[in-house]
Amino acid sequence: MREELDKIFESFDNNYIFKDKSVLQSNYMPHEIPHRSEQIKQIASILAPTLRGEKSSNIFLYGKTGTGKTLSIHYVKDELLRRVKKDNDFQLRIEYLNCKLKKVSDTEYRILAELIKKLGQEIPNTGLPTETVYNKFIEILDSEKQILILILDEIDQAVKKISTDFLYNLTRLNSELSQTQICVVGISNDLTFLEGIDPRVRSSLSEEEVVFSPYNAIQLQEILNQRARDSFKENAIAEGVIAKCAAFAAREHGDARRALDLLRIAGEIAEREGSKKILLKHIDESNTKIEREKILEVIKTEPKQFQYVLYSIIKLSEHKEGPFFTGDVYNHYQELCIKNKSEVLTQRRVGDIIQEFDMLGIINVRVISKGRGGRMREIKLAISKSLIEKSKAIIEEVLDYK
DNA sequence: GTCAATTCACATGAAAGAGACCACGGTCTAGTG
DNA sequence: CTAGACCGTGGTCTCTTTCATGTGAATTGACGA
Repeated sequence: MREELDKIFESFDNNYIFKDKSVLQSNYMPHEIPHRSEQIKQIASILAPTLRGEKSSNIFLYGKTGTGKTLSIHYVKDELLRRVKKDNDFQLRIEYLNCKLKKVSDTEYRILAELIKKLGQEIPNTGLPTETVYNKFIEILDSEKQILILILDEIDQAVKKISTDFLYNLTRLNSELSQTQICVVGISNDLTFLEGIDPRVRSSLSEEEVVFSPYNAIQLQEILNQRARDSFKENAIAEGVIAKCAAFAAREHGDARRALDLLRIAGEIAEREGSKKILLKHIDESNTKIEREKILEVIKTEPKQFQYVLYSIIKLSEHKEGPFFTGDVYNHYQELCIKNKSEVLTQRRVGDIIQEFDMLGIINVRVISKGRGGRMREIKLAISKSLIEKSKAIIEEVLDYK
């Protein structure tokens, strides 16, 4: 045992690959952000008045995941904070909040609670009327003269779950504050997000808009090269590896984060193998590994009822050729629950669960109509055979089911 | 043969209930002077 | 007399159920040629 461990640690010790892995991690802040100078300039010029203590326009940032929105706004934020003068009679605060994080999740209450926490006060997770929390928030803000730039990342996620009232309140906040001024920076992945929103809110929230277009493969390559220089040792990357990474990510609507993950995981795989270089095959492995881990993690942490449903889907796909439908799944699910003496959810609920699996990318779902035969979802598993086996094993283990 | 009505098997929405968690404020108890 | 223990009330959260309404096309059936 010890010898094996020796081997492991030894190989880790003299690794040929990494110089500084953190450069590839998603929270790393590079000194330069390639291909985003336009957007950064735009944002900076909009927010510049805050340095003089004036309110700036609200901004809305659009762009798909991994197009550098978050990075850019953080960059501007740091630069602003660096330049703010100490002897001003106001304070400039910039708070960033990702609305999609689990703990923030999807209620107005939680978002406010999180904001209050950022401002340095505690609020219980539950138990208070929302209005109290609101008042407290306002009170804290107004306690001193300050300019607050509120960056709300993935705001579309939040609004989808909460009503748009939240945004409305947000835009109206300024009128309730006497000393403090707020400006909101909304970030959204969904390009059509503002369409379904009350025009009044829309116009006040998106006084300015900045669009982040996806990176193309060449730009991705440059980004990867830049990061790779700092994170890997010399000659640690084989020919064509970067290009392949970029190509993979470009296929996924130019997601730079994904490209970086790909490269990092590939590096880790190569390191573990004791390879001196990252080779093309490591990228492939990395790609499947990322998919795999993501899905398996989801499956593992899903609640019981979800697992029953997924298990039914897997079983059905084994026994049956071709697609199957909501009703099939529900019947199988019912039997499964009865067999396991578990309570049975209604069809309504199971339908929602199926839809959630679709959102997670584990299954593919299409609503079809069979004329008089009714209208239902056509369900297909969207993961590879080996992954299905693995998932099945996990569920059987969790459910203690043979 | 044609066209509108019907019908199936769910989808999709809205509202509300159950059970868990929690803060707040009032009341009770025990320890202190 | 006061600090801390202990309750009751009222609030939020998540997961579900209930009730209601919507939906796309195969099928039916009336109608006219």
